Amino acid sequence: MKARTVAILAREGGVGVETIRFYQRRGLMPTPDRWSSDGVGAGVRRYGDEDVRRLRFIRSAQTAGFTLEEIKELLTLDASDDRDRARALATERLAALDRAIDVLVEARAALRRLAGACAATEGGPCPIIAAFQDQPAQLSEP
Amino acid sequence: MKARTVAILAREGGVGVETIRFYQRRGLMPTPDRWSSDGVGAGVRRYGDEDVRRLRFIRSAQTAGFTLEEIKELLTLDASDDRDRARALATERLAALDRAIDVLVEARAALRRLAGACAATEGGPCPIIAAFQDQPAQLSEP
DNA sequence: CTAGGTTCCGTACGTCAGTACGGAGTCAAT
DNA sequence: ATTGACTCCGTACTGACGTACGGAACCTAG
Repeated sequence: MKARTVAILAREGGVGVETIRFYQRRGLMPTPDRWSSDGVGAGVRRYGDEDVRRLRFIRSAQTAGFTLEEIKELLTLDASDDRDRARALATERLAALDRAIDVLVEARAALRRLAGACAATEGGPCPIIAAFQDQPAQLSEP
Repeated sequence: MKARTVAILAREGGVGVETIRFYQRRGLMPTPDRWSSDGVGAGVRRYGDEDVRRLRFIRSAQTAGFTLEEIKELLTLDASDDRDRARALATERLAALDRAIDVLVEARAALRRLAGACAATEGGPCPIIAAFQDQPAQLSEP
């Protein structure tokens, strides 16, 4: 059980020190007590393996598109055991991911067509605006 | 050539009036002159088909992940004809879209596994944190 | 001509996820 | 013991993209 300082925790989690403090303010990370090995002075806050795991979880959940608020809820859910709620959040997020992927794939196809057209034609203006005009697609959530 | 008011333009573009004004302040939409059909008074600003097209373009380009700054550049590029630059922007964005799609697809797979595990096991805590811990994936851009 | 709906415009506020700053306290090495 | 780095904490700022407010001007229907 290594006793990390905040900078070490940050490095292991691949984030900045300020980000950790930000997560603490938001209630996503605990703020541990200060202590020093020799018992002299107030010491600084020390972090253990559990904090590293928690931080990694936050980062992973973020790439799945959960907001910090949702991640906070997932973490408290993990402490209790409301599996139904956890599953509901996951399912909801899966649907959002599906939608977001669809939108991006479609956008990529449109942009490929556009870039192709721009490369193919030689005279006249590059058909950017013209090529891009009639799909009122909506990106609701990333 | 219909002469729309800002509210009509907004409705046709699927955005709010305030959004149009915001785009004008940002230089993405022009601010046309005011006029009234009967020539009495100062009138209000009127918008034509070109404005609708421009607005649609902005929305489409946004779903492809261009920032408003980039879209502004694309629009001025369309006015001039710097095809190389336009193509460079499109290519760059295509690469970013590829990366973003990969990240989301991977996140979806991870989340599916997680939801499956949560559904499958019955006793103990829902394996949310445990399941999610060792992929330091980075989502750089949506 | 008047009531009430729009438009115009500047400025302020909101969200999400951080990032930066600055001064005081604390720690580790020389 | 002093230097230099790190920590702590509150507060302020960033950026991307809007949304809201409020008063004055304007337009339209009755």
